Amino acid sequence: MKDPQTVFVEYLSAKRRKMTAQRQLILDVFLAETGHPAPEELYAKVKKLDKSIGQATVYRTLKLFSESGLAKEVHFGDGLTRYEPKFGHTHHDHLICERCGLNIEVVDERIELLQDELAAHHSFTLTGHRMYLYGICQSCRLV
Amino acid sequence: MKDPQTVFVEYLSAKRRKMTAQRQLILDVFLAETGHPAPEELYAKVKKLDKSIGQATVYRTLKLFSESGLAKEVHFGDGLTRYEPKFGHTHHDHLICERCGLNIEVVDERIELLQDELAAHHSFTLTGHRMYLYGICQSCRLV
DNA sequence: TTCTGTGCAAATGATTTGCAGCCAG
DNA sequence: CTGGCTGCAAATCATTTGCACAGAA
Repeated sequence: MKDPQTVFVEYLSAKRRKMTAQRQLILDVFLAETGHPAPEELYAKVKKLDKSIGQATVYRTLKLFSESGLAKEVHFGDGLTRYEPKFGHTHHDHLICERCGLNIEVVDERIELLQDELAAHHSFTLTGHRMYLYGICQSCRLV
Repeated sequence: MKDPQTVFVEYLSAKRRKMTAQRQLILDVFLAETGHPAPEELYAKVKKLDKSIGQATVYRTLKLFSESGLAKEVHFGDGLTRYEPKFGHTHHDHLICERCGLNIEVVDERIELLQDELAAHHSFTLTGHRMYLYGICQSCRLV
């Protein structure tokens, strides 16, 4: 599998868009992320490395990541659009604690299979899915 | 099971909030909905019946529906908060066509069971979940 | 009477866009 | 060179809030 750097550069050149220092910087910061960062968070981190960067550039670049397949937009329920790194990460769903915000990435192959089956039953060709399980985690329950 | 009218009135009185003509009107319109209306859509319909109503009232009232358990907030991916009527409708998930927006309500008991199991495995007490399956519906595929 | 509710308009917060200059290809 | 990119600020869009008045309990 190609590394994200290559994927992005190839995506850009295929679309006759350009690689720039800003995009490179945002990409580096994004690839170092472990969670599901929102544009503001990334903007804050990127700004520490390059004071002159504008937040519109961060928004625009994240959208490029999404188009190029490096990231996926997710919505956890606060009003923010978060970007989930897709590279290296295999598909997963989310188990979210409603009290403390703890977010565990989960996958259950049996569920995945049933989802395909369910879609097929309605004559849909599945392109993707999102599943969010909400609850209270163990430590919050004990408080 | 109590009818939604009663549920709402009881919720209000329990919280020492008041039933008003505006809330009643918005409730009537909302109960007549079949889909997953966004505030703007409801505002438009309500406005036809009462020109003087303000959109802030619609937003505030929808939030009350959500608190009282009559509705559930859902996010389909456009930037809108939609309200899904909960009364009469049993729980369901969504199968959404990415081309035409067709939205089929689906439920698969086996998936529901596996979700509980998955949560339990991570020591979570589930309070709810949302599952969105995205794909292309049959008619769009044939075009 | 006493709060809560309402319409209106202004405020907010996230995201987008217009524009003049900058820079990668 | 030249069209895509950038920072900035202004513009949008959905949603929220402040306020003075209206109306339910």
